[in-house]
Amino acid sequence: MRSVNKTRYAILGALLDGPCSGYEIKSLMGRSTVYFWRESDSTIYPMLKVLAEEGKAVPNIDYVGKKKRELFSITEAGRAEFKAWVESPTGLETSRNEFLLKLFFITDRGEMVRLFQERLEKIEKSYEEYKKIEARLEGLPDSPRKAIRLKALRYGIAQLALEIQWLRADIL
Amino acid sequence: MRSVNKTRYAILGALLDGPCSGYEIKSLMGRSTVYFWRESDSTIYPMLKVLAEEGKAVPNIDYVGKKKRELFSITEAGRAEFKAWVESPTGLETSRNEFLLKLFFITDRGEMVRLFQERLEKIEKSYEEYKKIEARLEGLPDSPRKAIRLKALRYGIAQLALEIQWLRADIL
DNA sequence: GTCTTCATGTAAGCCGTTACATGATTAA
DNA sequence: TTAATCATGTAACGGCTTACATGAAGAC
Repeated sequence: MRSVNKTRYAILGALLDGPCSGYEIKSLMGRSTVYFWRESDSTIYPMLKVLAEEGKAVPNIDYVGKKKRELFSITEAGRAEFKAWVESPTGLETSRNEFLLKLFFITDRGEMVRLFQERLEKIEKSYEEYKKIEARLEGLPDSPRKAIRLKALRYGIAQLALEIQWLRADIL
Repeated sequence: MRSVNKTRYAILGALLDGPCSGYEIKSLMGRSTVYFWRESDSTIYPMLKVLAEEGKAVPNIDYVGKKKRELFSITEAGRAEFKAWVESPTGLETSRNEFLLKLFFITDRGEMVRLFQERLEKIEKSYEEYKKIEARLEGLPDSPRKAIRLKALRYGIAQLALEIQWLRADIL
């Protein structure tokens, strides 16, 4: 079976909290879901139109001062589709990890160390970034959603810490 | 910049150890790289032809009994390209994790538990699979390559163990 | 004899990225 | 006044998956 475009679910999810413009969804994703769900900017506006055509969202022109923008609200049909997706079987991510692919074919130890160093730098940056997000999130008022997101975030942090340890073991 | 097709590197890597037929590469990947590098079967044969046209590999007709097959050997140009790829900057994987996307938008605790249970079953299966591969790998004669692969594998196992622990914490 | 494995492909079509485009508003 | 941000898109195109095809050889 052909795999379905899942951009729609990311957008419907974003609309769950209230009406959003394409631009807001874009920047929201850039700040949050980007760490586990990357969307190209250009997919958002067309998908909002599609969702509107399907009756999953309704557009409304809104003004902020003189700035015009189009706010989309999720409909009951939209909520239903989102719920159906959440409850449907979740595919394991199709892993394509270039780092591991390189590692798999390497025999030279020097090359491995170089690869690890490069990776370590990137992973450590990610780790710092995650810790900042954690601090920000901790400052928000408590809610079930906050608890879930914090838990997910800390899992990500633990994974990164594990990898850092793993990488360092061979470099040092 | 447009992203490059990396199937070629997976294939060149497979050829490093010696001549292979498309079928052998296919089954090798199905047994090994599939865990971090998924290739659709249908990409392999055309890419071998392309590599041959580019002078990165040379085909040779080979017979096993009466069975005909086409064995490809890597050329110096092929090795050079592979080496250049290994030494080039490695992109971080483009993460698209449907599980985390769902989690991010969930507010209902019951839904979360259901999602975790589903995930746990899959991750535990992967874990068992990885442990089997580890046992097989441990049985092979020692070599630098074995050491590297075993290390990578155990990292994967540690990651899975971490996730299992993380998932269980909320289900139980 | 039939099933599995070996062996090698082609074609259709969605998906997603990159590059390209445009224009208003506001803050410095 | 100039840069940044807000705001919304289109077009091209390669990448990748899925489905579809074919056939021989050996195992049981």
